Amino acid sequence: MDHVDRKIIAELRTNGRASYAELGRTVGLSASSVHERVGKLEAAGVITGYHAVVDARAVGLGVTALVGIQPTDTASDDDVAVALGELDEVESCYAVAGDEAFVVKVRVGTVDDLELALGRLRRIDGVARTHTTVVLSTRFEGRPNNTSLGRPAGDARGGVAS
Amino acid sequence: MDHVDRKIIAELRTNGRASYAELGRTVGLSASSVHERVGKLEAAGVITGYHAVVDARAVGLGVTALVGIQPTDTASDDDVAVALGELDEVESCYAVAGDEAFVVKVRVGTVDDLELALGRLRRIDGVARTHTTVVLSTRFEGRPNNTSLGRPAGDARGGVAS
DNA sequence: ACTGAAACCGATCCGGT
DNA sequence: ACCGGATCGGTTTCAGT
Repeated sequence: MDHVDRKIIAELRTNGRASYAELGRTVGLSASSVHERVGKLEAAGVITGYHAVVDARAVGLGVTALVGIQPTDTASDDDVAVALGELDEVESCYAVAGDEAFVVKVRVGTVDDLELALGRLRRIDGVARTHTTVVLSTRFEGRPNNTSLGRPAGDARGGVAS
Repeated sequence: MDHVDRKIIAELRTNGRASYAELGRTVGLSASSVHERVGKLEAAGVITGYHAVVDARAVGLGVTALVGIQPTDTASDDDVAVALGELDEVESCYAVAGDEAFVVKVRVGTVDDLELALGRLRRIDGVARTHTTVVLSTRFEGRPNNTSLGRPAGDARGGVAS
């Protein structure tokens, strides 16, 4: 993971469909070299996938809520997490510090759907209480943080070697 | 926005680098037709972009926190949102209902960086108080919700026509 | 680890239906 | 709206450095 890899990653984070030729031009390498590097980054689990970003309202998902989940005393966190993952409405799931075990992001079409989704959440074994915060507007979301790009080569903390 | 468009969108959400030829095979159309449809979806703002997803730890961003932001009485929400957007550490920003004005997702390298980031948040004009929830583990994130794909053609709520 | 050539395949344009 | 052909450019492989 050197400076060039980071530049490639930064580019692919903002334009996930950039061609290898294009990437090669921005980093000053041949397309084949970039192809090789990207393959290694994918294999190493640094790049985990590519996704199209879709306007949620345009696909009928105009209502977003953040839901804190208080567990029962007897619950296994892992079981609860798995159950949360089985609900299609739950887009993201974070285990958190504090008196709630999880915070999940729920996305649905209408407030009626939200009511249904919350009902399903509460019916999960191990869920004692939920605390819902309705999102009024998404100002921005999933923005790439490029802080790490300025750092010297070996300074990535936390694992996943190349 | 018909059934085929939704199928294309679903495919691109899970594989943002799928070729038009590939997409054509999965929906039963020629590559040129798919090319045309995707172009229209992009132009209509249904597809807003393509992003590589990166393992946060691998790029030196192993610490995530959710921060609720209480505004001062005199603050303009829009000004605060803009200021939040100027901080690189703030990955997402939601205006929410409740006694907090915003919930933001912050991603940094270390707890030291988190302390610095929270300091910067509090120094924003219009921010009275912050309430931080540290993420212990991300169970899953940004999962595509496919509820809308089962719906009949004209049933997408909330706007953005084709 | 990178390059450049070469074969292959997909993207993109366009005329026709 | 879709197709199919033609062309152009990118992807992918590989031998060479």
